Amino acid sequence: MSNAAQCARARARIEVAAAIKDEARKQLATEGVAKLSLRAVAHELGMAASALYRYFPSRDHLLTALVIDAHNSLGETAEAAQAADVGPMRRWIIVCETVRDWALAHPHEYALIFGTPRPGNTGPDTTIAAARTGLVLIGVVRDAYRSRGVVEPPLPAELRPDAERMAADFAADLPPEVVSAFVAAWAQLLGLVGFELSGRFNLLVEERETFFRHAVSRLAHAVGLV
Amino acid sequence: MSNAAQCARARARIEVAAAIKDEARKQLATEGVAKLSLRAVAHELGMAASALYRYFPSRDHLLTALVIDAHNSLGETAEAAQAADVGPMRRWIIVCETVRDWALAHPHEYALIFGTPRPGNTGPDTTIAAARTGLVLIGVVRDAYRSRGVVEPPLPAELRPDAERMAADFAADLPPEVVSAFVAAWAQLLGLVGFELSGRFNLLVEERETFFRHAVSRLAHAVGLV
DNA sequence: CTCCTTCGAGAGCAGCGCTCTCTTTCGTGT
DNA sequence: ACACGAAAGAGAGCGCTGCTCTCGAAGGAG
Repeated sequence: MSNAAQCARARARIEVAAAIKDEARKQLATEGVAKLSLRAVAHELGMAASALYRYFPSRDHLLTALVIDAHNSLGETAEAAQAADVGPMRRWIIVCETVRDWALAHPHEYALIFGTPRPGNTGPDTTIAAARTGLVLIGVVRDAYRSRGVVEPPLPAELRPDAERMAADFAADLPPEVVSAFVAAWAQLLGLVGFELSGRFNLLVEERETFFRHAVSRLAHAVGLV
Repeated sequence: MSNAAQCARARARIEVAAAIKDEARKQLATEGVAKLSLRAVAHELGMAASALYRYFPSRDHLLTALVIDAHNSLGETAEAAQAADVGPMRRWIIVCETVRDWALAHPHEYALIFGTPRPGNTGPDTTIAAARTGLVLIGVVRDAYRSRGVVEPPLPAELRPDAERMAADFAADLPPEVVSAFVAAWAQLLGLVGFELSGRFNLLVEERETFFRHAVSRLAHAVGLV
């Protein structure tokens, strides 16, 4: 088979798959994941519903593809924001706000990746993409640590083995105290964003951006940033 | 109409509605909210699917009833735990752990009330029930404040109006600094629980209970508890 | 030019939420 | 005691869903 020809076929395939994902993303953004229907996507693309299964073996596989794309989209945004030429503390806040902004701009996609987990969506591809944004934040902490901008938070003895393993896994140059505190901070950051996205700040907090910035700045202190 | 007779009818109605909710809860616990089907519930109860609509006008109304029940169940559990005769700091941790334990015991119900919000589920009944558990925690903070066990956390000037309004709404006796910090802590607590429930601690944190206790104890400090 | 893989279309299945209609049940006012 | 009317259950059916199967039309590979 000719390489160019095969590339033509493969490219067409990739393009159609991308069009399906785009249309699915559009419906996801407007109606939410529950209302995303393969038939509607196919109809909007002018093709039979059954033809869709040539590209995604099931609705769940399509959703998984959207999950990975969403993780990468958020990750890319965070990576771009991380490049700001300011101190670690301000960069921590900037990246956190970027996560919040992305979530507010793509609420249904955020819910898809950080909301109620869909069973059986724990492939390795998903896991790698999911780590991307967290790695950006830990990069900020690393920079702070290198410039002596971190004081180690307390760590119960019982948590030290876990913390050392985590540090070895993805932040070998950071003290386990910081890595453990970071994981907690990451979970709490998602809690803040999810809270706002769920509308639980309605009638409660008006100045949500300031509230968020203040909260994540205290979170930075909890991780050890000064 | 005779009172006793009417009560008999009304009681039967309530009992059937409760049976429907119980069966729905059972299916919710085993299969998750997506797989909860009115037809299956009706079949399990030996009645026609259409008869179910005499009790709940739609699947969404049934889910809303389950949401309110779940909020009250969690709230009751928290209230019971809150009665422990120990200092505020330990009680804060105990209540937080109770929330976590309830979530681990009823993951799908927890996801139903604190996961991705289902659109149009913001009735006043829901809001009242949803506040119940939070009010338990704020009661702990109140006790701490009364026994001079609280140092006011920092509060940006821009957040003061919000904080004062929140304090006036549900904690008039507490300083706005504490109330504002509490709302953030509540969101972050749900973040920690949601993180564990989503399986994001897998291969990361082994000692989850200790990790959680340490995190919420630091959260208590962030609210001002000493 | 033929073969064989790939792709699209259509019919169809089982399930879903929900509505409508018909029948039965049962408490109530006369 | 009897007829009336509200309430409850049953069943058929509508339009939708994800998904499978089969068949015909392309389009590179030999």
